[in-house]
Amino acid sequence: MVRTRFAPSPTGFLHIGGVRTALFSWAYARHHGGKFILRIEDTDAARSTPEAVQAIIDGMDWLGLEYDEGPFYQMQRVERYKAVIHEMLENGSAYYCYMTPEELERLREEQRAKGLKPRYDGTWRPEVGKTLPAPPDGVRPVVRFRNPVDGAVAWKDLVKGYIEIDNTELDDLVIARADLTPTYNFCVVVDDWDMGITHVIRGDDHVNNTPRQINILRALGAAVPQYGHLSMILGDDGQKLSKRHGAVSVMQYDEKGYLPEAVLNYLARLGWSHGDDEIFSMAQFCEWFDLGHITPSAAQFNTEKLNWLNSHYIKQADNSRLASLLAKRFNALGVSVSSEPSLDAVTALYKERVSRLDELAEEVKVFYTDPEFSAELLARHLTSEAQPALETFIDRLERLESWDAPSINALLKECLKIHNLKMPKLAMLLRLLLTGREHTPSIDAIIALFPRDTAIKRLKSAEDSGGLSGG
RNA sequence: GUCCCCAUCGUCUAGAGGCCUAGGACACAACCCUUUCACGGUUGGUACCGGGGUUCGAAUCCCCGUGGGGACGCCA
Repeated sequence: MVRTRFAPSPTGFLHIGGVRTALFSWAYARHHGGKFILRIEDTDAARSTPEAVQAIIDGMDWLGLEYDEGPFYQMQRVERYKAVIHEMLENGSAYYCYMTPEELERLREEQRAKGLKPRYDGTWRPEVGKTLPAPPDGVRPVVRFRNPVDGAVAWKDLVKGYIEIDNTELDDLVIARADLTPTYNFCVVVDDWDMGITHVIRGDDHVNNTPRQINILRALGAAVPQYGHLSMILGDDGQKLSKRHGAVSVMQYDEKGYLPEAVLNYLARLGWSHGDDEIFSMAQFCEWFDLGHITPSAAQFNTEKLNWLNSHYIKQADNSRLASLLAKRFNALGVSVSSEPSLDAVTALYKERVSRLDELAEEVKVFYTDPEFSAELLARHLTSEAQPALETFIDRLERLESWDAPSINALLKECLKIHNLKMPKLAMLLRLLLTGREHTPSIDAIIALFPRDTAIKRLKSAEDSGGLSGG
């Protein structure tokens, strides 16, 4: 049984890199009919917040990345960690270290100065035949893991292939702080063990932690899971994403008007491929996703492509779904939506033209609020030849028998013929008067959407502004 | 500094020694469609980091170099 997990630390929002890791982990479990577990790594009490926990859960929720177990909180498992540490102290795979942070810092300085990799020198590490210094007064010790000194740790990384790291590169890491709280690398190991994790799929930045974790796992006599390290996602500008540069909460994609399926599809394709397939459902993705075609190199985020995918999914989406999403936006904007035209109908006409919901809302808004446009713009389209055509059009529109696009279109052509005009001459003017914009879907469809009195009222607004009657 | 990882169009990628005069997608350009703008359709340009090997044959395998990234916490 495959068991994977997503283990974020709740120290900020859930960003796109985290989501991608979660997605791959989730998909791998789904592909193999296994379990996907959510674990909150909140042992850093100072930086973890309940808001961040909620943000993670909200993000997973929005995307539909359902977890089968959890969320588990590490802070609720400290008794277990302490028990394991106690055992390790007993059996000699861990020991107390009385070196103070200041001493440690000094040691690291010296090593760096010599061009060495900074690491703990094993002062307090017990060895056969070695006499340990006497524990100093007033220093509360940390607990260190007794890392093997010989040989190497190797694993076949699911995405990067064979990786081997010499044990001499590793030092005895702290597994419990002076205040007795366990540290990250240790909690991960105990959790992955206890939760029966078979495949650890996580970010690239953990490759260096892997040999340490494997060593602890072995000291514990626990099974070593398989590891797959995903390369990082770079920002649109090729720079590393960070809180102060480019990284945003996944929920901001919702606010911007991206559909979750678009974000998911985009992310799935970032660092993974299935031949030339670009557009696919999550069901399809889970069926395909086997960890086999993951790109080991970092991938740059490309908003343009996300936009393209989003526009695709908007076109695919049900009008009613889009309409209710739109209604929520209008609500937040304080725009009241009248019953005519229905949001469904307007959405149907406009969804082909936008790539985000915020754009859609912006376009559609004109049906529910009075259009605004400049006098210059009006002057440009309210030409002396268009003016009489407009009058004829309004006059006949008021008496038009059936209020639908084909009839309106016929009327439009009739007026053009009478006044010997080309379509754009009149259509552009109507567009502007009705929507305040020069670019809209075809004008007959637009007019048909409006209630007749609203359409007439807006078309007559040219008179009010003084253009038609000539004063 | 030390260790680890990575390297195909601007971007995401296909490519597991011959199918590659390197394919797809986004973006870009041109044309078509057209009632404006989009959508859609057609076409086009642009890439195997460099150098050595191995091989009849290398984008693919090996080595070196270069460039980029990551890690080196009583953070996660």
